[in-house]
Order: sequence, then structure tokens, then C-alpha cells
Amino acid sequence: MGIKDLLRFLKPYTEPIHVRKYAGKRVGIDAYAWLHRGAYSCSMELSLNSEGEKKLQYINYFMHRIKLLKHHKITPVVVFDGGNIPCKAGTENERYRRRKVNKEMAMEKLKEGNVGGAIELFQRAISITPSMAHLLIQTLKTENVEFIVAPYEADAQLAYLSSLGEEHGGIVAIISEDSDLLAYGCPSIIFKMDRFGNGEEIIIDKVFNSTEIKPSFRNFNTNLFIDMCVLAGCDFLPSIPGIGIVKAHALVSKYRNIDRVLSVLKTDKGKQVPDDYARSFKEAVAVFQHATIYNREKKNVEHMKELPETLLESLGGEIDFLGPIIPPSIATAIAEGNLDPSTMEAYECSLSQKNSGLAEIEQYEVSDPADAVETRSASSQQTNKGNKHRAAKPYPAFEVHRDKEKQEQSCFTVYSYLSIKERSISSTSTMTVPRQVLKERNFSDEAAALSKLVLASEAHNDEEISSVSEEFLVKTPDNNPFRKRKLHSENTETTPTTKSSVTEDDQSELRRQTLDSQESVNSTTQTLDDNKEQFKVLKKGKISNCKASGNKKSSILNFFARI
DNA sequence: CACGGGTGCACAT
DNA sequence: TGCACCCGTG
Repeated sequence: MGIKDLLRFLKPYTEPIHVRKYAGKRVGIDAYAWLHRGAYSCSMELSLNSEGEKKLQYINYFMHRIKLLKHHKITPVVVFDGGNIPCKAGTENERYRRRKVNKEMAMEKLKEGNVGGAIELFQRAISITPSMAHLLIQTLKTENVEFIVAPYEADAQLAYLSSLGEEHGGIVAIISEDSDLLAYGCPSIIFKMDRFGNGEEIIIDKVFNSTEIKPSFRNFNTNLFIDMCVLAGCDFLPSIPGIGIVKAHALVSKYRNIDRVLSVLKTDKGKQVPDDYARSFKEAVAVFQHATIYNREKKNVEHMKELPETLLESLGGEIDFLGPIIPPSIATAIAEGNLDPSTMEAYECSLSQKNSGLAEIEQYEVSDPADAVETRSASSQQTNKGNKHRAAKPYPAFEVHRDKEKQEQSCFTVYSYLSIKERSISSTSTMTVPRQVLKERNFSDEAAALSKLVLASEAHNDEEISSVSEEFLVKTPDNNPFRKRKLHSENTETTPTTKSSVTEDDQSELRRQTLDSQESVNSTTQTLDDNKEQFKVLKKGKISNCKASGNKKSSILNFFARI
């Protein structure tokens, strides 16, 4: 997506480069792009959540590129998407639906024995789930690769980092695929980087200063550039029919003032221009200028650039569309990868314990395994549907106490609770980390270090295994312990109906932690109440994380710990 | 020039 | 899928 046709339009300004140009520098990485690409090699395995290491191929892909950067003495700073901002609502549900259809068709093909056809469809069903992101985060942690989870758009966070000096954690360039970064004002962006480190770079100063090159931007400034981008159509606002990048550029060049451009368009296009276009336009521009980002030094969330009074007034003080401000403790937990920004649940990993060989992790069959998949999917879908017409909710977690129905649907989830000793894993090579996490053999040494898992219940059967990612929590080391999460609403009986070989100890541990969780939830609720003022803004938004996570979100109780 | 439709590609082996 | 690229149409 991004800005329609912008990259093509700026083609004359792109220069082939190699990343070694940034040796010794800090470079930002838009995690989503590589996650998505990496997932191609294992789309079927991810979708089926099948056993084995293949489905972790995307981690290898990513880390391979990290290695490449390190090899060239670059310090990578990986940035993940957080919650979607309200303006972006809409697209996601549709995407989710399509993915689901693709997946269903893929399953068909598979049953027919047409593996090739199935893979093709699985590739169309790829979605980057929070658990995939989190597994990558775990890997980055063990490899000491710097990362940050943006409160909302990774692009905005990257732009913000670009504006900081390196001594304050800033970056000098960004590796991405997304043309939005230009609108956000990033000075230097590398597109289409391949596995050898070759890519195409656009340097915004060159665009503004070049006297020779074709589409001239010589009388442009950053603001006009953003105006042009929004006119041409962006993720937050579609363009007026008949207006593309070329006309947008022409209009802005000619009038050099957006209000004039808008009034000209109004007279020229009349009907074609939506009534609230001017306002929507200002909001879209504001997202690029004042997006909500995480300030690591202050450990809080703020706007990339403060909103001037005049703008605030013209928007009637309504700035929720930028994404609600999140309380510092939560923002930090999100940024550090301990809290899923879209659900506010503690993170889960999509390791398939069923087949992973983790001895301790057992599958618990719960009540009616029959339609676990359908239940899950159906509830997700309902959720999505329900949100379609009103503004979607950004943080469903906060609605838990209101949304009984959802709670009821949420029922079970398996989760486990591992603690990983950073020390023990970090010495291993990048490529083996995921395996190590998954393999029983490798585990055994550290069995003691890896704590027990707990589990709760999620209805599942083989079918589900193959379609819904198994999840369990990884507890991070000492510094940010977060608690588990996910309870059944009335969970006096959260204690799973275990019929497997859990030891007594495990069971009592489980019960203990279950109680613990209960407490956590209560205190969470408290926290929310305390922050009511701040959170009343949570009324619109979107249920989704990482641009593509259609999957799970749905309906679980969450909570997060005392941070 | 905008826009819709069609194609091919990513990853990897 | 998401994206780039090409082509024909209005």
C-alpha cells in the first residue's frame, strides 16, 4: 500500500546502493516486510502449524539478513508494528476474510493430494501473527539485536528514530518496502534490499534539491510533499476519483497551498469530493506529522511532533485517530515486546508444542474438540463483522468486562509458561536458536532452566492444531517478568481437565498460577479503571496487530502484569 | 492521465 | 497476499 504510485513516480530519484554504505551506522528495519517475505518459504507449515523446523524458516530468513547487516558492521534496529490506528480500519477485515478463504481452498487441494496447488494457496493465506512476531522478538533478544515494538505504525516509529541522533538511539537509514516512510519524513530509505544487501535508495534531500531530475520538487517542502502524498491516496484516505500521483504533484506545484488546492478541487470536481474530505485530509496529514510514537528515553508514548494549537482547534480537539495515548507502563511493555499491542495480552508464541517434542507440554483435550477451528474462526469473524460498521476497537482487551459474549466464546487456550535463560541460549548461533527452543533434545540440558508450562484449556484437536497456532507464553528473563494471561471468564474451573501425563507438581503449579492469574486480572481491571480518563478514547480503532494478523485476536481475556 | 485487468514474483531448492 | 509492471480504455 503506502502512497499510491509514489515509488514509481520517484523512480528517477532511486539509486542502487549496497548496505555497506551504512557500515558503522544504526539502520532501522521494518520487521513486517521481512517477516512476510520469510513466511513464503514455509507458508504451508505455518498455516498448518505442522511439526518440525520448517515452519521456523521465516526466523532463519530474518536472522540471516540481520547477520548480513552485522557482517557489514551495521547496527540493526528492528521495528515492529503495534496496534492499528483507527484511520486504517476497514481494510483489515477484508484481508482476513480473503486469507481465510484461501486457506480453506488450500486445505481442499491438500485433501485432493495436490500439494503444489495447496502451497500456492497457502502463500496467499499468509498472515503475520503476533505469535510469529513474538517468536522473532525472542530470537532477537537472545541475539542481542535491538528492537522496538511501535505503539501503532512501525513507519511512524521509524521516522521518529530517524529524527534522533544516533547517540539517542536514532537511526540514519531505514530498510523497508513501504513508501509511507517518505511521507513520514524519513530522510533515507532503502527499498527492495535483497539477500546480498543490494537495494534501491531514496534520499529525500536529493528529491527536494535536485535541479535536473524530472518530476521536480524544487519548490516543495516537507509539508507540501505530505499534501501531495495524501492527495494521491494513502492508507488513511483514498484519493478523489481522477486524482493520482501525477495530478497531485501538479496541483501542489501549482498552488503551493493545500487549502487552495482543496477549494479548486471542490469547484472542479464538485460531487466527487466527499463532504468531509477537507477534514479527513487534515487528519491524514496529521498522522504523517504527529503520529503516536514511543519515546524510549522517557519511556512514554507521545506525538512525533507536538500538535500546534491551531491544528487542535481545527480538529475540535479530537485526535483519537492518531491512536490513543497509552500509559507509560503499558507502552513500555509493548515496546519491549512483552505485551501484544493489539490485544493487550501477554505475548504468546506459536511454537507447536504438539509436535515440537517438548516433553512437558501436553495436549489437553478439552470438552468438544469437534469444531474448535470453526469456533475460533467463527468468533473472530463475528468480531470482525461486528466492528465493520462502527469504528473498530483498537484494544479489545479493555472491553473485556463489557463484552460478556466474547468472553463466553473465548473459552480455552493452551498456554505455557517457560522461562528462558538468556545466557544459555545466547551463545548459540542464530540459526539454531529457534530449533533450540523447539527441540526436546536441546532442551533437556536446560530443562531445569526452562520452567514448566502451564496450560489452560483451549479446545483443540488435530484439526485445530493444523489451523490455529498453538500458543504459549514465554516468560522473559528477570528484567521484565510478565505474567501469563488468558483466562476463562468464569474461570473457577480454569484448571484444565488434564488427561495427560502432567505430574502432580505441574498440576499444583498450574493451580497456583491460575490463581495468580486471577489476581492479575483483577489488578488489571483496577488499572484500567484508574486510567479511565485516558482510555475512554479507546472507542475506535481496530482489532489487529501487525498489519496482517487476522488470526487470533478474537476473544480472549487478557491481562498483563504489573509492570 | 487515471484506472482496471492481467501477469508474475517473493522464498527456496 | 501485496506489489510491480504492462496494457488497453476513456
